[in-house]
Amino acid sequence: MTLPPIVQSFVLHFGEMGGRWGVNRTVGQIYALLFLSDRPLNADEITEALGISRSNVSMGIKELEAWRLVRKRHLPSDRREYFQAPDDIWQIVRTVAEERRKREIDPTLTMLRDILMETPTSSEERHAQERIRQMHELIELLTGWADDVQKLDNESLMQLLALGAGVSKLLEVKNRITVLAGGKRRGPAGGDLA
Amino acid sequence: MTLPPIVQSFVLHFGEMGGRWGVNRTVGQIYALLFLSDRPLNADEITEALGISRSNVSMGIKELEAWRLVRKRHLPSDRREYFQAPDDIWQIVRTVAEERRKREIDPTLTMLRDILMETPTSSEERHAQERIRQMHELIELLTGWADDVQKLDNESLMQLLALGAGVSKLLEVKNRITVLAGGKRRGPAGGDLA
DNA sequence: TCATATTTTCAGGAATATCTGAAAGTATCG
DNA sequence: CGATACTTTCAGATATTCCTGAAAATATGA
Repeated sequence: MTLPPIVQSFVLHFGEMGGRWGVNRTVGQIYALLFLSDRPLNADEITEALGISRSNVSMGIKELEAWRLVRKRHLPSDRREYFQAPDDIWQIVRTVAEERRKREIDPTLTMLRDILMETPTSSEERHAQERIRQMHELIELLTGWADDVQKLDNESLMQLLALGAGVSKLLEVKNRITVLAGGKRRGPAGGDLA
Repeated sequence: MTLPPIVQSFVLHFGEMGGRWGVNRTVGQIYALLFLSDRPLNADEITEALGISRSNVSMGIKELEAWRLVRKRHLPSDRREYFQAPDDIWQIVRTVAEERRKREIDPTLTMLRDILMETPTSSEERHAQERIRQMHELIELLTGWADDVQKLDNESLMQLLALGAGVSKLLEVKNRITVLAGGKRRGPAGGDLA
């Protein structure tokens, strides 16, 4: 692997971290390399840059495509395929969130719902089901919120982030207004404002 | 493993999912079991319930303690240690977020900052550094926000979640008020309200 | 303190995951 | 069509992670 030091540190770190996420070292490295590159790379360039086998690159790219984190490109008068990582870093966050949701959250919700259909036959099971109900409720709330926020444009999202804990203050204000107006609380999310 | 069906499905699923998170199957199963249990369990009970070795339980518990996801308990006139998962499900979310941050985000931020100190020696490196700068900025923004939100009490948090995309509307209202008042924008997070 | 109960550690075996080279599969050009 | 350039697949080799039993360490009660 012969890369500029800046690129190398980043690539190696992402390789390590890849393991913590649902991908292996190679996949992390390939993504990191494409993310930093100022032009699309072909498979042989990746092979050489990372010092891994051609077939490993092929499999890694395949996985990254499944995650929608790389796109295929074609350069004129070159029959090889080139790969690049999407530019918009906000979009990347959205994509990763969507994919993780699909792979981790949705199957879990399904399992939880299935269990909630069962009839408990002991106090032990009754308690277990109650805990599962709590967890189900929490996850639904979190993912529902994430779905909503995900639809925000970059600017609104950034504003929300900049707000930080200030949200709390904003909520107080909202409560005051809502109460004064005799508005119904807990209606469809935020629908009673503006 | 002989468990009530409700508990068994949940435990097995968490075992699988454990792999996707940074823990192994056993750790996921132990946590799931404790989460559902209506009383603290000792190591032998866990051993038997999950059909794994005593030493494996010991290691699993150790890891869960490092995650601050289980607490040791002592029952009167029993010298064995008992374990239980914290009750408050909101607190669990906060704990997991904190730990993941410590393990994954902070080291990454350090690495990114180190790279940003380097002086690029080619246009390729210059571009790479610019991408890294973008990523650094984004992560700082996201984690800063997460820090703030994490400090909210359960009720405020729940309200924020219920708001969903309504945040967008709320932000519009805030903008209108702020602009009308000739207020400074982008001050310390949300500080110019209420 | 000793005897016993309980927990932790850890070397090595078992199970998984990852990576590679060779072969098969596809697309493109003449 | 071939012939060639390129890509994907996959069986087996390699590397990594996980789990266990035995032994060491620690705690408790007499």
